[in-house]
Amino acid sequence: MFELDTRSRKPIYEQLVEKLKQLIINNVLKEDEKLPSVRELAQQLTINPNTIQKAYRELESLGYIYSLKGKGSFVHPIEKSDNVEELNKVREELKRLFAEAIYLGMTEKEIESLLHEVKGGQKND
Amino acid sequence: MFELDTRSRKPIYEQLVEKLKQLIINNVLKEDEKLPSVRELAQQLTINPNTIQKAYRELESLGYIYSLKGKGSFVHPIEKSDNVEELNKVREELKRLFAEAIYLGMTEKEIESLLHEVKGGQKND
Amino acid sequence: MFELDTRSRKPIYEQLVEKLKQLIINNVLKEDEKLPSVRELAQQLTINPNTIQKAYRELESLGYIYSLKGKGSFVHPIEKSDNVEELNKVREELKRLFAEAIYLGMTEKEIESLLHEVKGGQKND
Amino acid sequence: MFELDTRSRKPIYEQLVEKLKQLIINNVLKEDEKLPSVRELAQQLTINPNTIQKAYRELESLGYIYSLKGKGSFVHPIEKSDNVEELNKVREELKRLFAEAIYLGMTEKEIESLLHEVKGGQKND
DNA sequence: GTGGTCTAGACCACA
DNA sequence: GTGGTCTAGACCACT
Repeated sequence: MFELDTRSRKPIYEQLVEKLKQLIINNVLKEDEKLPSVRELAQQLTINPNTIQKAYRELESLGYIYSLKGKGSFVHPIEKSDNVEELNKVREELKRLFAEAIYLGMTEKEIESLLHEVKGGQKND
Repeated sequence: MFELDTRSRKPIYEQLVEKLKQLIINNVLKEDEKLPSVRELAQQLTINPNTIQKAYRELESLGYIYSLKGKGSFVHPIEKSDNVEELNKVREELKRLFAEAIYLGMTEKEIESLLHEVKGGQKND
Repeated sequence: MFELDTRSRKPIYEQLVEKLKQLIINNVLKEDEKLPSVRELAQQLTINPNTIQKAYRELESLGYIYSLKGKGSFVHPIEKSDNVEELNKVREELKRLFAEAIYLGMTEKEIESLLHEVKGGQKND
Repeated sequence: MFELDTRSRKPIYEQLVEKLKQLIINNVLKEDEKLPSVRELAQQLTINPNTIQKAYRELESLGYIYSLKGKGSFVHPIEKSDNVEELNKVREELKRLFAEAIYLGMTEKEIESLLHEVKGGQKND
């Protein structure tokens, strides 16, 4: 399910956060769907449960999931999160990337077509 | 010349790389222009020369500058670099960010207007 | 009657306590009015009766309701309760919150207008 | 320096977060002042360093402190944080508390005088 | 010496 | 069974 690079300088839990974010964003994990339990995922990835916890915690504070004692962790429906801070981060990063892309020779058209491509592929059901 | 945030959790050398990249991208540092020497910049920013060195090395491997032994570091003319690797990285990152932005509620229009804004501000010689 | 957020990390019984407190505070549940029976409410909210029980016990110890064996639970008339303990708690919490609000940049005016807003909305019979 | 209740249902790290928040809000710990190191505080409180870490992490993500590898943790200057999420939380809690205070018999005047008292005592140097 | 990550293993609260 | 907390102890990266 995941490919984690235990040798990377990037902490495992951050890699996990990224991967899970992608799954949520791309609607592979749907609203209110249950994520694998901490222990389950830990065993599956042969990683310490605490590390999974840390990732889940981070995802919760970022507004991507919610966790219930005794029940599990679930994908947070977007409408309710309305995450201003995350949005600002994304805006800044977009500006930085646009400048870089243009510098490297990409045209506005190319960038826009990339956007449409992504937009089309996004599963919105 | 620079504003380095010694408070940021980001390593200083990474901040330097980013700042210098920005200067090159925005054409403040022009093609083949000489960058400040390591020692000079180190003194100016009251930072360890090793840190500057590390940043320059990083920029070189990214294709933004080239170094000549005993002469210094210079801005890499973009036509000559034609950095396919970097371009692919940027494309992938753009796709990732677009998906995230859309997920967080940004519309295509918003994203495009952000692009035009950046494009407009870019200094193209 | 209630909207309980089963997704919230807050225990359900605590949510119940809060909601019932609100109803009492806003005079929706009047002095000496009978609260729904534990079983009744449990069925209505499809929640374990023990959870309701726990909430009622909490409300009783906070001085908001009183229970009569075999008869049910009732709203405690406020004049009779004269809950000094609760008042002191609230005063302390207000002081803490005021300091925090000011620290985060709220002005006295903002805070006061928030107070008037709440005061206006309060149903005082 | 701190009084921690290891028996409380409230996690130690949360108690720590609260205490440190208070110290920062009340300007006992000033802008950019260094907090005790993780290990130092751990030893002082006879608590595991990981628990302190967790508290510091939380404080960082709340915008109250910033941490630098190899240097330490420091109080985040307020102007830069501009913490929207925290502010919204505080506003909601204020509304809740105001309603409760009024119900328990406090007058607007009392509440306002409490506010002025706090405002006056806040150290703004 | 500092913060940060990770593991192993125990225990608690909630359902 | 679930998430959550805590400890003990090891190791890493950055100053």
